[in-house]
Amino acid sequence: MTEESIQGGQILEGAGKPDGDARPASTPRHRRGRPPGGAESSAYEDILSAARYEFSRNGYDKVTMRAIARRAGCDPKLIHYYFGGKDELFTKVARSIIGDSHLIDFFIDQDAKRGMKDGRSLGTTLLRAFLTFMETTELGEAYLALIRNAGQNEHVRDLMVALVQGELNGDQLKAIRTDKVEKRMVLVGSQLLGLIMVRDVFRVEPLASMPVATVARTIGPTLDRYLYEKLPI
Amino acid sequence: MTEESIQGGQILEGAGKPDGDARPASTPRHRRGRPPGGAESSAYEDILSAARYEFSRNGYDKVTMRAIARRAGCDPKLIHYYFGGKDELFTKVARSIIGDSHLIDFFIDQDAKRGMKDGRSLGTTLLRAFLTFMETTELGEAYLALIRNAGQNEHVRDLMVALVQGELNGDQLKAIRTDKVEKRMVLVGSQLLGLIMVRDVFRVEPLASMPVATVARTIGPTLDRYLYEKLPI
DNA sequence: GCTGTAATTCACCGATTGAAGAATTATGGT
DNA sequence: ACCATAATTCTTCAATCGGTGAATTACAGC
Repeated sequence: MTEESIQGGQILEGAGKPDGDARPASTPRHRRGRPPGGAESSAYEDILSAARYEFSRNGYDKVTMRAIARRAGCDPKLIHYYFGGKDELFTKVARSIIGDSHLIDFFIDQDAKRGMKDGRSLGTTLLRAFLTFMETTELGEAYLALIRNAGQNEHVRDLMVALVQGELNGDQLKAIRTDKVEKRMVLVGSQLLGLIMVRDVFRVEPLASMPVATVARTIGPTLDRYLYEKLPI
Repeated sequence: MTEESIQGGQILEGAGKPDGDARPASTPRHRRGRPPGGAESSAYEDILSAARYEFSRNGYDKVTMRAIARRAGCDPKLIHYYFGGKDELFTKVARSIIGDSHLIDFFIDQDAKRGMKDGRSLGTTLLRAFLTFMETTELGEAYLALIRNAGQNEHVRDLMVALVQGELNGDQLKAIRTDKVEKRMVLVGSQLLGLIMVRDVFRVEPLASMPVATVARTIGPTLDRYLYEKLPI
């Protein structure tokens, strides 16, 4: 149940790393020892992107090492060879997802331009960008996966907390022009997270089918208040 | 890893059903056939509450039938005997959790009193009640578990959607004194869910340690707006 | 007292999983 | 040429899982 069966062949191409094919697929790939071909033909990257793909779509528990290996087109043992156990692999993948993010930079950028914008408020602009990012980019999908996992997997939970607290508490926070930044950011995070859960994880109507712009205009003022208005905290 | 090992004996009493001990524990419980004692000594209830306890704390996937049986103090086969497979058991448990809820009634009750309240707004009052409910009652804990699971388990997700949409869309909705009730309720739900996630699932500071009253006063106005102010939807 | 049925445990099964050992093949440095 | 080592697969293990068939015991109706 819930299985979906990935089934040997044809595993929707174009999911993993952007470059078309890492291996010509002409080599039978079924020979014992080290494969011929230049140095940088290692399966390391294949495994990493296969793992990212699998974890992103199926969470932590449901993903098997064998499935990752199948997608990477290699033997399961290779995963243990390069990374350690499943935990270590997952941690590596999750960190890479978080590490790739430029969402915060984007936010700060928008914040700097505050005031000299058109009709839209910062909250609205932020929401628009956030939703677009989450729903259209590959990285956004990966984030969605992290969120899906966070409830059950402690590794993910810690990473999420680190993302919201740690990664956000650096010099970046000082750049945001408001007071009590940590508290305000957590409030913003709570609304963003809730929105994403209801809209993209649970897919509750009518929010799920609502255009991004409408959602942004509706919820934007909430973020504005969390960010810049006087709060009783 | 992440195992916790429930380990044979002493499994923190007082978790399942409220009545102290369903079985004297004097009977060795290790005999083959039907146990002696009056008719209503069946393990049915034991299993149900054990399952609720396990599912609430460990989600769906991580919980094994064997663990439930261990906690219920019976053989795993009995679970299959009374309920069918794991799915059926879980569905039964989840439905019972949702069925027990009176949160919506409470909300409507508060809504009816709107206007003739003291200083606090409805949003603030609602939040105060919601947080208290979630963080202090046994049922609230069960809900938290459902939320934790919702990201990964389709059964739970469907139940959550049913809860937010189905259970909420009945006659109850008509009792709420505002327009576009469905849309407004989903917005409220998004903020409530996000708050619960950040505060009680991820436990992100400073929200996690913030007193309920402070949180309510801070986020309450958001709910007020979602409920009663004019929205661009 | 006999008997059908409800309640319970025991002993397994097949599948799957993460992991480790050993074998095999190519590469690169000397 | 030679050899350490990197890269890869094959085989296998021990554990665990959900689930099933059959045995065992008590109760309830006759």
